[in-house]
Amino acid sequence: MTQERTVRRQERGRRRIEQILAAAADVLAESGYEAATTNAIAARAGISPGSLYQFFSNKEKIARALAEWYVVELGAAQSEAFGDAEAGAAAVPLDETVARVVAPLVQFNLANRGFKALFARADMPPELTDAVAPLHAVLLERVRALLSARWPALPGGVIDRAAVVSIQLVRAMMPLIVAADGDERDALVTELRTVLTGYLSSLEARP
Amino acid sequence: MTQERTVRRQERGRRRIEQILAAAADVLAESGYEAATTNAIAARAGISPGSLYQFFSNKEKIARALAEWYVVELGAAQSEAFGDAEAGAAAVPLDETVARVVAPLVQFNLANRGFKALFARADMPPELTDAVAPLHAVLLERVRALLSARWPALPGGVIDRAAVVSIQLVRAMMPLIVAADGDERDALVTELRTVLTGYLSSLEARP
Amino acid sequence: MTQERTVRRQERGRRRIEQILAAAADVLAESGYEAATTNAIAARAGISPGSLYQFFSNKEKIARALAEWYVVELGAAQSEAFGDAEAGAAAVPLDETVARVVAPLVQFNLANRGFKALFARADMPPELTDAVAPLHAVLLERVRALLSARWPALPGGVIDRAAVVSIQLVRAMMPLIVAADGDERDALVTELRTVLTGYLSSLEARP
Amino acid sequence: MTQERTVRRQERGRRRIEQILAAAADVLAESGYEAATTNAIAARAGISPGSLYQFFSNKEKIARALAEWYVVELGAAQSEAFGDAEAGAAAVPLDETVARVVAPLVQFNLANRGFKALFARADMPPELTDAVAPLHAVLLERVRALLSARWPALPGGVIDRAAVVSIQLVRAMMPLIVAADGDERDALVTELRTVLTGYLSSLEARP
DNA sequence: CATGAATGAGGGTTCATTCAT
DNA sequence: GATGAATGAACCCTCATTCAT
Repeated sequence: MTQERTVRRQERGRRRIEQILAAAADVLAESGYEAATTNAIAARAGISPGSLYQFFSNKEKIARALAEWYVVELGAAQSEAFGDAEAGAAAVPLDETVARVVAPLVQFNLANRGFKALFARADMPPELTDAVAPLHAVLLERVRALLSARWPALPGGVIDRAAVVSIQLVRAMMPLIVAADGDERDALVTELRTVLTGYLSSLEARP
Repeated sequence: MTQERTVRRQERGRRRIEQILAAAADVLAESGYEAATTNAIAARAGISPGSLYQFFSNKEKIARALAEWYVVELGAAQSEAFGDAEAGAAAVPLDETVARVVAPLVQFNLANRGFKALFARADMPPELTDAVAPLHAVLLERVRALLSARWPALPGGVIDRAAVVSIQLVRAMMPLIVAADGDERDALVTELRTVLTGYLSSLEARP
Repeated sequence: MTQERTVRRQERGRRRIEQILAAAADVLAESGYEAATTNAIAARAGISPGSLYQFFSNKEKIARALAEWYVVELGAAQSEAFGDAEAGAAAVPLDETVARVVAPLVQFNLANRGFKALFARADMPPELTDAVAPLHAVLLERVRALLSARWPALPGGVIDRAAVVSIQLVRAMMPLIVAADGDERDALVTELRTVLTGYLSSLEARP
Repeated sequence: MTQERTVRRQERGRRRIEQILAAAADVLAESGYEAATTNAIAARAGISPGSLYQFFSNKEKIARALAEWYVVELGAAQSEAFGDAEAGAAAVPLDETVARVVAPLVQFNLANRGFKALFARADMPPELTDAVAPLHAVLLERVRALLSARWPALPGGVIDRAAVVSIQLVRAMMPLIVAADGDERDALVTELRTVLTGYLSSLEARP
């Protein structure tokens, strides 16, 4: 009985957290990190400021939790793409691998408009940099794995740099893609694929 | 006499403005746009907040003026690069053109650390977007001219999109380049050239 | 059956209350009255904030109950000291009476570190003044009884004032004594005895 | 001209600071340190919250400044009392020395009702302890000097302890004295003198 | 009776901007 | 023009207290 209640409570707690994170994502999408107020997030979540702070001890923690939530969601969205890519490795042509990676990323960004407020920023306040560091680390590792599976002969330094650069390229293009729509959006996605394919194909010719 | 005084005044005014813009660039470089306070800018410029507001009616105007100042400075830094590029057009190989354009851009970013706070951001508060719109427009026009000089047969839409994408790519890579140093920086500059060359060379094959 | 349950409940209730008061004493000792949060007290007591409010309708009531609890405990600690003192009256030398009163007081303060947060304060918020008023009253009455037993000829006003002053002197010294340790503490206790003896002996010479 | 303005400005600044400190003293006297809000202090001073923070970077700094101001004022109020006491040393009877020291102290406390909120507290939040530490140090030193002038043969440890105890006794009695009025106040002042004289006279008999 | 999430007024503090000097 | 104190709305966060479960 107590257990049942505990479970229900945790259920509710989890829902609340998701509620808050969803609200935070909305507000971040609209205002960006520094302009997003905790009161606005609470209001959007339909709760009081005090309630928000029962779950997150400060604004940074919200960003951190949202970033972690994105890690999970993005992981789910990408699993098959990366799975195939790593497995198929050299068998699959580069442009197809790129397409398989890019497509879910675009879908993800379209579905999660708050994502870019955390991720697609070159210039962040230090606390936000901290908050997003795990997200960056995860993505970097994923890309690194993919690249070194395809070009096992390349030195680590080259792979690392290529991973960083690739992520940065995606980061740069995504706001454009999300902001556009219809054919223009498709066209920009194509450009992104072209950019990545062009860049990564250059890795083949490296010493 | 009155004229003379007016001139002296304007002279002094211009100096003040440059003083303020230099201070703003410093502070923006250190803190980013939203964390930069007008008081900090005034202090850095060695003047009082009140004086600052005698020249700029609000924070956005400072950013706007700085962006415009960057337009001019960047124009000077790039004139020969673009001039040559446009002139030489097809004669010069693509990678060389890219190199000629990228080099002064990198130099400029290294010399003007505040630039990225205005330019290299995907996610901006609306007022800042407004403030840097002219800067974007100028750069866009410059790149568009260069591209259509080289590929006069391409439809305007393609050129436009390619210009936007190119700028975005540079924007994405620049913070990485500026943050790195020594060999790593050089390597990243090379990557940027590779990215751009790879991407732009794809334009040749377009319908 | 119902009775039995009622008894058990009351039993449990009393335990809960003691639990809470002990927790409150701890927290008060560490943080002082205004910095002590009801949530902290509940947490220390191992219960939820809601439960705490089932026993005490607000923060002040906790302080009040704790003060009352201290009245009882202190009474027990002092019973023999005062009992003897009143009985023996003039027979016992003043400094010995003082010593007999001071010793258990010191013990009590050492054993109940939260006591001084309620008692040894000259400057209290009004609600706290109210809360500890009964404690003050009881102590005052006790001292008054002792003094008038020893100097029955003195007018009531003088006795009253002497009682107030004596209490205040103890109140002032106690934090010093509690904060010190080892020889220094003993020395300070001696000073307190000296102070009290010196002061009270002056009563003998009064009209 | 500029100088003149600077002087006027500094004049005004000093006045503002005094204004704020006076307001702070009022509010502290009424509410105590933790209940005193910076907004209330600002309002009482007739200025905006922002203005207050132009002079004091946080609440603690206000307390600190007020404590320092009290050091100065108290010093002025006591100078002749202590001057005489130290000079006359053994020549002046103890009770007269005590009277000369106590009188201005009482006057000071009556004239500065906020003083006790900073000084006459045994139980302080750490920040407040820090803020008043210099005040304590100064008073302690003053009393120590007086005592060792009168009893030069006493070991330092005894003097130190006697100084601490004396201050504590005054601290304890002062709220009583301030709260009383008329004859009762006078009577309490007499009691304080009796207490101090009694206590200090015990120093004569020490090894 | 227990729980702990929910509340919301209010606290300290900041900062873009204004204004008296 | 220059100064810098003045402003006040708004921010992040806290905590005594309440309430649904």
